[in-house]
Amino acid sequence: MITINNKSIEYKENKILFDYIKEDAEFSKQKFLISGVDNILYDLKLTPIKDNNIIWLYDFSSERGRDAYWHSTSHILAMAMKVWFKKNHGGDEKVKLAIGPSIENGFYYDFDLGGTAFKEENLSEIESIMKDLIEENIPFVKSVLTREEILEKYKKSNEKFKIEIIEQYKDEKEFAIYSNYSKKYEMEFFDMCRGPHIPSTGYVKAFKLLSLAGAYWRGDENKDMLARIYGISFPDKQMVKDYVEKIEEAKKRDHRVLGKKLEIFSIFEETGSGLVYWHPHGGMLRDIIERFWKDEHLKRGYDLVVTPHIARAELWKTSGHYDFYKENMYIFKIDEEEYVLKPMNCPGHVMIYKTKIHSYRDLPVKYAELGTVYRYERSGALHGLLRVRGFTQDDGHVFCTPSQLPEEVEKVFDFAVFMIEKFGYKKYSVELSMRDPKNPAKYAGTAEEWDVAQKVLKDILIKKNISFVEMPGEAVFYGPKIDIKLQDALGREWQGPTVQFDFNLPRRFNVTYIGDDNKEHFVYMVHRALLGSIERFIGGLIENYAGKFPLWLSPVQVAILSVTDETVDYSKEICTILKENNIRVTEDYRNEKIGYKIREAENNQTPYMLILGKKEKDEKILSIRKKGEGDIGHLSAEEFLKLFKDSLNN
RNA sequence: GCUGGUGUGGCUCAGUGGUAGAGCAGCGCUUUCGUAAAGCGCGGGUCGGCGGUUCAAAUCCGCCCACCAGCUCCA
Repeated sequence: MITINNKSIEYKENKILFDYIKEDAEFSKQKFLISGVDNILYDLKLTPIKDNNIIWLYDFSSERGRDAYWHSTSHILAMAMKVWFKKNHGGDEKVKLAIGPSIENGFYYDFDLGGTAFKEENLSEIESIMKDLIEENIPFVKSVLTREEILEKYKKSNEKFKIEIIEQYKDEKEFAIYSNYSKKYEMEFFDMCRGPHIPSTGYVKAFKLLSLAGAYWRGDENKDMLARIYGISFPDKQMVKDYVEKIEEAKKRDHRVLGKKLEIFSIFEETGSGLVYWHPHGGMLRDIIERFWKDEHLKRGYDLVVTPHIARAELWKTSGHYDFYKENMYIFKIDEEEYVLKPMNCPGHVMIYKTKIHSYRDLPVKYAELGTVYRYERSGALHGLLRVRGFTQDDGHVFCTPSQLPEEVEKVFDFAVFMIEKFGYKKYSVELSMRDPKNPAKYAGTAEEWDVAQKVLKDILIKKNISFVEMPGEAVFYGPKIDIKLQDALGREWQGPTVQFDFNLPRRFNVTYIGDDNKEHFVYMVHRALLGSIERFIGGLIENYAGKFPLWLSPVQVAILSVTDETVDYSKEICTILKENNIRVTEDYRNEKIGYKIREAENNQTPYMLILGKKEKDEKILSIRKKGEGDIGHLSAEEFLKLFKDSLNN
């Protein structure tokens, strides 16, 4: 007996997997792509079948099936590129293949185009070649070559990236390739690849090339810049349409679009890129968030501090930033003396801590500051509110004893999760950023110190049962950190909350406390930001809520709309009552039809509209309209206040 | 910073060598209106900036700036 997808089937010698699939009424209906035996994945036709085997078949609905599907489509793309170069540049030698993996959504392939002009508009020509290759239903044929054979093959075509990959696998003696032959284009294509692949190109029913972009070879900016083509494929045409539509919908939630429409912020070319101007609605949003933030910090034993925006370079030399962070700092001179526009708040907090002697009994000391910092970011990295050059960190530093450290880190982590959940973020991922052991010069502190610090952070994540990814080489120069990444509308991740350990500053600044042994000890220091930065956090909020903020965050909560001139006086009376109750109100008394005013308020995402006409004025009532729901009837002013307060708390 | 793309009135966009266009918004007049766009009229742009080619440039070329996608880098 063998088992296929949990179904027991009688084993017969010399019978191949396709036969088993064909003979099973259920399996034959499904479009299987690859198989797995003992957790190794195979091409369907190369699946080893032995008695007592447990075999799994994967179709597009499984992650493994999708990976193979997309990866195979990337081979078709690469083959099409070769065909295109043969047609347009008299040979395919100019295009060099790098790598072409599947990714979370689709696939890409990186090419070196040998200086040939290739533009986005050429993608449609590539697509039509791909269609031909798919129509031909060309099989993916696997063969195994020796090291010498494959090197010879690749040297002949001077595929330098493939040769580099082979040379990287020094101990590997055999390499697999997958070949496809097109009669129509008289093209033999092969690509070194572990596989597995789908049986033939015809399995790809629908695909789309999405974009052309640059990417460094091996992600290293000192290496060649390659052309990367992104694409997606599906077993159904409708799925491609749905996918493209989904992306279009997500783009409508872009905070740069909504930020303009909802009058939240501007960034001006003439005043400098990456520098944000907050309009009244954005200013209100910030104020709501910042007040909440301060209240929650005071509840948890933090003291609020404020530090200057500039400081003498001396401070940054002591902190180490002048050496380790210089390329990100704005440095300038006043009276021949160097000053730095602060890129971080920590040295300032250390200065405050150091103004007196601290007993172990006083620890932990926790300082918090909404500290605005400036960092030079490379122009290509800037992105609306999510990546700017001037931003306000919701910063805080915990000074504690070594024994308090685990508890304090845990408290900070819980606090961060409290905040992001309060603001409605559902999706986030956690990373443990560690040092790169190969590059010790990049970091302050010794390897031993790093190991200890990394362990403290890791233990807490394990204790809290948080799933996280270890990221070697991702740490900042002064210590390891736990990062929480938040997603934007298109699923791109941005670092938000962060908890960072620091053994660097206490030593550099000699930051100490007096222990119960009456001796001086270095304090342990934790940097943390719960939102990350106000700018990035609000950018994410706009996208997550698609501009439809919950009542408590809405810059404008109620729009008062008068039906005619006759009801303006009554409208003003109501407005006064609402404002006395700390409700954020706009008034619209223009000479416009009520439908027009409603439409505008709806488009501005105003949660409540009060329509005040003759009837309301005469009967001293309000006609209430809720955003997205429409007319919800009449209430007295008192009743509306109660309704409003109730919905604030939900 | 790198690769590719884009830049036209407040906003969204059309216009590829021959005297700058539309819709929305704004302003004026009419309309005083009941739950997602009333009608008519008017004003507004040295076409991102600088330089060049040309009898003539939004349009072609060069440099710069900004933005978009991706890479790199990070809150």
